[in-house]
Amino acid sequence: MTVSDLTAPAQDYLKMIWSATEWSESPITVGAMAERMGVKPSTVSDGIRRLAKQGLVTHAPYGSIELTDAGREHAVEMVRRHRLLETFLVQILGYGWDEVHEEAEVLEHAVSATMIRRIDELLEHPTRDPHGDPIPSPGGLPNPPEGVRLAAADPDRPVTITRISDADPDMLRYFAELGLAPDTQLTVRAHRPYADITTIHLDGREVDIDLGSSAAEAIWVVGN
Amino acid sequence: MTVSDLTAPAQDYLKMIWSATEWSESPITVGAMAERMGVKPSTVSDGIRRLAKQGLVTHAPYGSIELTDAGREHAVEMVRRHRLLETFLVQILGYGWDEVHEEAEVLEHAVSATMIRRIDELLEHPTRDPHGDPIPSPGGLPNPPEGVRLAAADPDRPVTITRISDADPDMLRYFAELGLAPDTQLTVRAHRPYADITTIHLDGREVDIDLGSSAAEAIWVVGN
DNA sequence: CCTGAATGTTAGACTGACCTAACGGGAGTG
DNA sequence: CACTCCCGTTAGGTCAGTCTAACATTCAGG
Repeated sequence: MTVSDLTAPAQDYLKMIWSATEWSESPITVGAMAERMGVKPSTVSDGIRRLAKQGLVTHAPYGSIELTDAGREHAVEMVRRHRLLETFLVQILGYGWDEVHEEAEVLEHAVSATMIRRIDELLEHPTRDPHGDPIPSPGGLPNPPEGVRLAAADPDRPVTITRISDADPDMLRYFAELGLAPDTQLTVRAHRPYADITTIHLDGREVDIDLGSSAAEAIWVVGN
Repeated sequence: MTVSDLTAPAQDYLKMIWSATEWSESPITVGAMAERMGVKPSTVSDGIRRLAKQGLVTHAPYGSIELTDAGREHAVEMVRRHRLLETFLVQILGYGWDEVHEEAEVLEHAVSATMIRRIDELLEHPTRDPHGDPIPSPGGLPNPPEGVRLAAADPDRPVTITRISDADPDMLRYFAELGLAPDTQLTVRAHRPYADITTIHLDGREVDIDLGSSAAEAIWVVGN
């Protein structure tokens, strides 16, 4: 069975379950999946049951949701497609890095394996997408993540942005406006714990920027 | 309502109904649609009924199928998408002109209006797809067809291929092998009426080629 | 003009995806 | 320790798309 035999929602479920464990350990909940896909929890519950029947996830009622090996394989294939497509849209079609997510979300269900191969060749086998996320090799595993969340970065040490979570398109547009993008260099001024605010300074800029915790959690940095 | 509000099969039905009248007058039959989409006639009958309910086609039981103005608009939009995508796949991703049809068939349902616009710009507003078919302008009508079918071309007069129907992928591959493509120059040697064979000579080739009627109907030529 | 083959339609069933509404389980609080 | 509230699940409904099987229509040949 190849990934193209699955329905688009099924592919989305697998990808989301896998993605939940890419940057943190906590497994995803039915509610969170419903929220992200814009459907009701009952719909997701239904879908998970179907996936379990196909042997792609294991799930006991009210229990945690885990991918089987087969499920993980399909999930990684979808992630590969998504990230290659994002890279393609930016490099070939001139999209902004903050506007490719939704387009890739649809295209990933439509492109053939042949087209993915040709895109990979045209782009000369890229390893990171426009947000800095690693692109899994065909049939393989993604490169391990690198860096720490901005919210956990040491103050006063120059760092470079390595990835920005593409989960929230509005946040991406906001970051793009501020000039925060992969490869941007900055220094954390300070963390204010109870206000949940991280103050950063962009190299060559006048003013400092205050980021809330959702923003500071979405940006990964690595020391220069 | 935009074309993206329709289901993929609905978009396909509209496109096929429209396409049937592009190169000949005879309207399409339910059976032919079923055949081309690889489904049973009852499925198409059902689908047509749904389209009629949405005001996109007019259809009395056992009667002919006609597009309404709204239906035609959607159909032309799908044809534009299809042909732009085919051109894109050949020019940017290096597909052969004989292998783009199926890929475009799927992609046309997935790409956004934005992506179509960007592709159109990247290709500098092409007017013909790789098979020589006219690409309708946005919201507009396709350029009128040009040329005659090979089966109806005068013998002994040098002509150039202007379009090749993309309806049958196997036939396209066969043409590609023979060296028959848009812009190929040739001369019709003779038509043999009762054998339904057209003999042609490709400029600069040793041997003549015999084509059956389905092939000679699928190729359009124009005098040099 | 009748009739039968070819073609199209309807009926009834299934699946996946969605919904709303009702119900069940589990975790923290009084 | 029980209760309550949140979350997830189940039940039951709708819709599009598909099928098979049965039925209807049309038209061309006899």
